[in-house]
Amino acid sequence: MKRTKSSVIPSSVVRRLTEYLAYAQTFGNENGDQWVSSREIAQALGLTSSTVRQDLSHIDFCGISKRGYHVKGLRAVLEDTLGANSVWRVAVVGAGNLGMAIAQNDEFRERGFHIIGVFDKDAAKVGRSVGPLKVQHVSAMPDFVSGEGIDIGIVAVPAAAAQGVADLLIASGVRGILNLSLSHIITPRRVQVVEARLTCSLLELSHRIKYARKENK
Amino acid sequence: MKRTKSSVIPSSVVRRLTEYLAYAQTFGNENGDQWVSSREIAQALGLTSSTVRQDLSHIDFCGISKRGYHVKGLRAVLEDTLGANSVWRVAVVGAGNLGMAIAQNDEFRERGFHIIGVFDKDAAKVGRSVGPLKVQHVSAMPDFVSGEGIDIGIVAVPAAAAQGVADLLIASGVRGILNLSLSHIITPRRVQVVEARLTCSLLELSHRIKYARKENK
DNA sequence: CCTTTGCTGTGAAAAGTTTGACACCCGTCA
DNA sequence: TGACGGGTGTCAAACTTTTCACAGCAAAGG
Ligand SMILES: NC(=O)c1ccc[n+]([C@@H]2O[C@H](COP(=O)([O-])OP(=O)(O)OC[C@H]3O[C@@H](n4cnc5c(N)ncnc54)[C@H](O)[C@@H]3O)[C@@H](O)[C@H]2O)c1
Ligand SMILES: NC(=O)c1ccc[n+]([C@@H]2O[C@H](COP(=O)([O-])OP(=O)(O)OC[C@H]3O[C@@H](n4cnc5c(N)ncnc54)[C@H](O)[C@@H]3O)[C@@H](O)[C@H]2O)c1
Repeated sequence: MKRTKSSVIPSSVVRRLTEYLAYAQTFGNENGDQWVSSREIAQALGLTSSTVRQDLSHIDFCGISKRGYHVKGLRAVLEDTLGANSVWRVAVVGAGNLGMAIAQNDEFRERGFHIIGVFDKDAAKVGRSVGPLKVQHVSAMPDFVSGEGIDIGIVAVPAAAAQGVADLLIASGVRGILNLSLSHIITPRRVQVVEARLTCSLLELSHRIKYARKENK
Repeated sequence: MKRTKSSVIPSSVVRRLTEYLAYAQTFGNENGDQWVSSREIAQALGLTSSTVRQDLSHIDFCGISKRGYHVKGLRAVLEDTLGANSVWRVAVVGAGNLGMAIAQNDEFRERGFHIIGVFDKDAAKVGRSVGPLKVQHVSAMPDFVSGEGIDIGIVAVPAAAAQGVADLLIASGVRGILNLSLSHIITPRRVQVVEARLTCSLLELSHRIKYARKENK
């Protein structure tokens, strides 16, 4: 009921909020008012209901007794908290397999991440179509990024080139970077980075499999 | 010096171990003995040296004073701990943009994840080549998975189909699943899951950007 | 109207994670 | 050879995150 904890949300909580939002979005847009309890959310996402309630206590939204949370309202508040209701202008650097897959996926646009530039250094790739866009040469990237007011750069080049590309993006005024390459990149404090490494996720999985085997003897 | 803490490694540590391994692998294979200190690792990955030493105390490997850790040895032990020195047999379900990008990437094979089957339900995609493989119809997947002894399934289908595909994989004997779709999937305890959601990473980033702006006034 | 019931928000305890501090170790250099 | 300096492994303190327990609210049903 107090609902003004605000200030700063711990990052472990933010990570789960993104999942709550993904979950809330699965309900679709029909108008019928739908309600969901912390227990249901917890079950769907493999958490405890207590964690869910505690997490939601960080955002400015009340559930109501006996019913739970109003899905549409919850979704709206989460979108606001996470910045998913703004339009983010995004550029992808690296038009390889992964970069092209990302640029072609509609899911991002639906969630407010508008990819409006794709760049590569390989002349053979420059000029290829990606939906309504064309791959541009990476040398055009700095002007494009500052001219178009790009907010977020997605780095999808080989590890060895990642820091260089990131530095260019930063110098051109990007405010955040999603790094998909294997190498960690370093940024000034004002530029946020999130790293997403499929290879590391697979290694985590292989460790868990190996260990689980022992557990079950 | 004691070095037999073993038993169970906390998952927060495991996640970082995967990054240490990625880092150690960047040194390449030349024979010249190379050494790295906890401070260097920390700096490269944005951690504190204390965390690095604490983490490495979980694996069966000693650094030595004044030099640090022997890169080759460290790498070997990490590969062993994480199961990156075994060969994992992997199938990808969903031959869309993302599935094909993954199947075509060599990085996984280099790290022991051998993709030996790619499946889709769309007849138009069945038969396409992916390196030395051909996309097969998803109805062939269960027999293939059990027949070929697939360990890991990668789920790259739309969210709505994810749980169904996962159930099939589980019933066919897979031991772990990497889920790339937006929806959380549920598995019996013996089957490990790791979820990797690009959309959620982007949302995390957008939250951080939004919040950082406030921080710097 | 009152009672029951199911679910919320919250404060505090428990568990887990990160950081700091320091003894000790091993090459290096005088 | 001995003292130094830059590194390690480890213990404990500080901090963060998760879980527990429960008061209190809102709907439903007598
Ligand atoms: N494909 C995947 O499934 C996958 C999975 C996990 C991680 N990754 C990572 O994503 C990155 C890209 O993977 P990919 O499969 O798309 O590789 P890719 O080789 O298909 O594509 C890399 C692209 O980057 C371009 N490039 C290289 N240096 C560049 C530079 N300095 N500036 C601009 N462009 C440059 C290349 O021309 C190429 O087109 C890699 O770091 C890889 O580790 C890929
Ligand atoms: N492309 C990306 O960059 C990206 C990023 C993040 C997440 N994802 C997620 O990855 C998944 C796939 O993305 P995509 O871009 O490759 O989409 P896509 O539409 O290109 O591919 C999906 C493929 O799955 C196949 N499919 C659907 N149902 C199936 C079933 N029951 N069995 C077997 N195959 C089935 C479809 O025929 C299609 O080929 C989605 O869940 C998406 O959310 C993709």
